[in-house]
Amino acid sequence: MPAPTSAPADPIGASAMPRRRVGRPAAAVLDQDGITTAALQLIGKSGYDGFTMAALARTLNVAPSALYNHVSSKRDVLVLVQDHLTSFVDVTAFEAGPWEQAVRDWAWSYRDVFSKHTPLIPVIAVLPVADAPKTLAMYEAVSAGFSRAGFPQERIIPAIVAFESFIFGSAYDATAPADIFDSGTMAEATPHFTSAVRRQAEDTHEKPADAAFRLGLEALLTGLGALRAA
Amino acid sequence: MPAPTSAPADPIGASAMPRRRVGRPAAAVLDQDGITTAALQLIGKSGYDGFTMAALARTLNVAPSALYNHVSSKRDVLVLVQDHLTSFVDVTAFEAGPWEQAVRDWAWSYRDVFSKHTPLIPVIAVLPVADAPKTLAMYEAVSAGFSRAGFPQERIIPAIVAFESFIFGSAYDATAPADIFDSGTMAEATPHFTSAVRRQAEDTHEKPADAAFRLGLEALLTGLGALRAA
DNA sequence: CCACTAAATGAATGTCGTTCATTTAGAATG
DNA sequence: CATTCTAAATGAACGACATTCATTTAGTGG
Repeated sequence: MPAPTSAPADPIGASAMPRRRVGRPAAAVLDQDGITTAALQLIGKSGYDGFTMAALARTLNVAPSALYNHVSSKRDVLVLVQDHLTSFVDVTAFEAGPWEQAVRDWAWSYRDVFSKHTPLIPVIAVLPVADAPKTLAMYEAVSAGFSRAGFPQERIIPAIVAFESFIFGSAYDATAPADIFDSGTMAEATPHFTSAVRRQAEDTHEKPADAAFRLGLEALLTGLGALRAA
Repeated sequence: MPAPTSAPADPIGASAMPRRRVGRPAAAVLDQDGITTAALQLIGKSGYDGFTMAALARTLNVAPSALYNHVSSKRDVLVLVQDHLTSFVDVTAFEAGPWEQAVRDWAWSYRDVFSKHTPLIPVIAVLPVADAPKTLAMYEAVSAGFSRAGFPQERIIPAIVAFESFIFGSAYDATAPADIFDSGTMAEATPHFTSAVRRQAEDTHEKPADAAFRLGLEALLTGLGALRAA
């Protein structure tokens, strides 16, 4: 996993907010950044099944209940992790260069980041952007890119949402077992499907999930790109 | 919620398999169909939070442990529910009529069914089709339609997967809170995004999630439809 | 009528997230 | 320097849960 891009990350300065009041007890063992980092590490090591408030506390050498002085629920921790992960999504190409390539870079990196974290998708997908500053920053960069590319203002958000929906669904698909389309004993009852599955397996040399993502992404690029002003 | 379409449902006869051995004790209180129906009812009444093995057993007047004679886990119940719900997805238009309209009917009904059951999406998205006969039947109908429409065989599965990924992601989006894009105190730090959100709110008369779904779906129809043979 | 067996029972287990009264230890105040 | 304030950590406890298992129940074939 790449390090967070130092310059482009957090362009709206969201993380520089006054969290500590003035400074009564300076020896704080815990804070949200530390919790986020430890959570990400734990998830990387143990997966989302092993990700437990107790396990998280253990890696921080702290009692589980201590976490609740800094986050209000486990879901809160997941939101922090999600927002942090979003800073790994590549939006640099929206600042300059052609719109198509910027969307490609963004979409592929977005899918790749969250295909390793699909349990977060139900969280992200319905999370108000105001609760996730880095995610908001991503939207600003993408919106600016769409605007610069000549999209009518009222179509920018729907177009981004369409891309994003496709990306989230594709992130799941990328984690599906390779034999997901094996029809087993039903094969002769589903001739069209079974034959299509076989023909695809013979044809493609890239991972099936990647082929589907590429196909859908290029279709969206063509279809939505047509909304731009000439 | 509509009743299962009697004729088009279960076209491969998946549900008519010999489940009962020969017939020792005929007074079985429980079976998979009964569990599925009760689960769907319970979910409709109490949502997925209230959906508990204990609660499910209570509606069936049975001890929780009795369920484990018929399903091996809670996830198993969710798989049964998911497969049952799939029979509500409309694939009738794939049998005749233009491909575009068939995909529209299919995609909108697919999204509508699962936007009321988003907790199932992580289950469906990675579930081998052999474990879900009705879902397999849906794929057969859709594959046949794509084939009839002139798609090259090796592109049928990737195209369906692309549509489906978009549909799953959009199902989440359809359940997002209306003010999800409210940037709050960050508004002036995200001018492009904030302005785009405002312009969209002024413009559209349909639900934002519906506008995004329509836009993306039509783009995919155009882009993927171009793969068909002339 | 007996033996077999699928199915239901109810108690028990272990894992969680979360709460809360209490303690701890720096920092500010006078 | 002593007192006071308070954020933060503690540890015990709770209430849900899914799941297991030894035991019981009750039809059915032989």
